[in-house]
Amino acid sequence: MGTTELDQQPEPKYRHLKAVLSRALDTEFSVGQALPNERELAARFGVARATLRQALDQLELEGRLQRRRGVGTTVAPPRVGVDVSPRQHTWPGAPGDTWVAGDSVTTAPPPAVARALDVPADEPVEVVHRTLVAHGQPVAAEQLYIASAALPAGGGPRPAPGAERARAILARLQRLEAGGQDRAVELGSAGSEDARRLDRLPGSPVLIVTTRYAAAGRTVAVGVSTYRADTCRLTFGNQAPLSLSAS
Amino acid sequence: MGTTELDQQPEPKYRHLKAVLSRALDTEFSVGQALPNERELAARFGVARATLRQALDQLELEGRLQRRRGVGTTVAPPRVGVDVSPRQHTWPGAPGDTWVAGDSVTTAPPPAVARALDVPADEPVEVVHRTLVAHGQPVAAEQLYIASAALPAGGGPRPAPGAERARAILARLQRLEAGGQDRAVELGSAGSEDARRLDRLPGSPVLIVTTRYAAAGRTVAVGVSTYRADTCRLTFGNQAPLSLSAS
DNA sequence: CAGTGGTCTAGACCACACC
DNA sequence: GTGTGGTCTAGACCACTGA
Repeated sequence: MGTTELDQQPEPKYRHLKAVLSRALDTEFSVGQALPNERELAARFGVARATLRQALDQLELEGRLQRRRGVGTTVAPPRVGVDVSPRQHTWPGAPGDTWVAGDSVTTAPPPAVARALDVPADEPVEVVHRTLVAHGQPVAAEQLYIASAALPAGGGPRPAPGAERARAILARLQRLEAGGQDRAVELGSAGSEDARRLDRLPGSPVLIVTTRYAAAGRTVAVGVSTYRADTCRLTFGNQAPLSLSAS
Repeated sequence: MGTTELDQQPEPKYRHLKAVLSRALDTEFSVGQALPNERELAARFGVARATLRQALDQLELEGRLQRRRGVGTTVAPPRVGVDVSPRQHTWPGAPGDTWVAGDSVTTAPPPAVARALDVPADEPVEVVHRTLVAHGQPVAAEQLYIASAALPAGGGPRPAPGAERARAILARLQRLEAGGQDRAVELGSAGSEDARRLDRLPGSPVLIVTTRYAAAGRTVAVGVSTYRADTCRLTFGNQAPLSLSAS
């Protein structure tokens, strides 16, 4: 086995192309370096541009390439390890949390979130938008849904919707006794809103992390975090393990 | 906000198409039901087949559709929740582990794995192949790399490579005192070998879980598990949280 | 065999970044 | 402006499944 590759049926062109490009990226290019443009590459390999793009699409999915409309294609740096460990006894916004609160509104959550929070489907809840930045690039966008009823009363007057109010809500959350979390990770594609915040096109592949926060045996908050799948590796545990790619 | 969508620039056709199809899937189709074929759908919406396929590609990425060559396109069931929680004090193959050992060989690991195991790049290590099945479908394929030196000596004679030997190696592993794990999750595309084992085409999106197993302060094993991204939701924690999609 | 999704072509125009 | 990647078309043929 290994790369013995003695296929009976011929390998599709784009797959062969991908293998060739992949090897070239390892040996002849360095991180950040620009590739020739797609028309040039397609001509060089004697294939239609659509076929070349099929190969590039997969390399981008694997985090090997970075493409930007109007700019070009460059060799991507290794993925950033982002810690997603459960810290069982802290709330979002606790000291050490590196997310940046961006905005806050109260609105009716998506049905699945309403179910998890055990509130009626049309009941408005607190929503806090946050962003995570690593190496100067946005890597994740999050919506935190918090059942209004579970939130301890605020101290002063209620700020108007906005970043200040977002921080106020997180501050109130800290006063609750944390009761555990659980998480799930799945693949999705960025909606237009998340795409904008992540500086990607809509439909880009993202890793969606769903976190349930409990207190007093009840789910009081749900976080839906959307990570750029091309640039992120989600880590669980003390250290950052090795980075690997498929093939 | 929400679906207010008052874009200045017109939405691409495939994106509008995706939204229309997505709504239709929710309201007019049930799980397992077959969609009209691609030529028919393209004609019905008045677009080229390639454009329709762009929309179907994303819906498949989000786990809403299942396409099989020669058969057709059907509405996919909700994703299966697969537990990937760190059980800090057990080895792979411990009682309760539902993976099925398939084969075992000794060979030189990929460079990244060799580094993690702290063995020379060309040093052969034990490799155990395993498969995880849920609801009758294979959902993950795994390679477990185990440093030969760290493994306690076996009892009887060494079996020839194969499933029996795989089980024997895992049994020897249980005698070590477990020293912790850490994990990472990232997006990849299935290599031809994994694709075959997962009953998918090469290049299909997969979630790659990398696990480092430690004992006595040293990394003794590395697991690389490849989960079907279309059918799996990876869960961390006691319960299975809600399932969500992007947008 | 007929019907399905997968691959591929050779064009075209559009949206965007940068000069 | 020019040059890039993103979208789109209207075909064609291939690989596969199942009757």
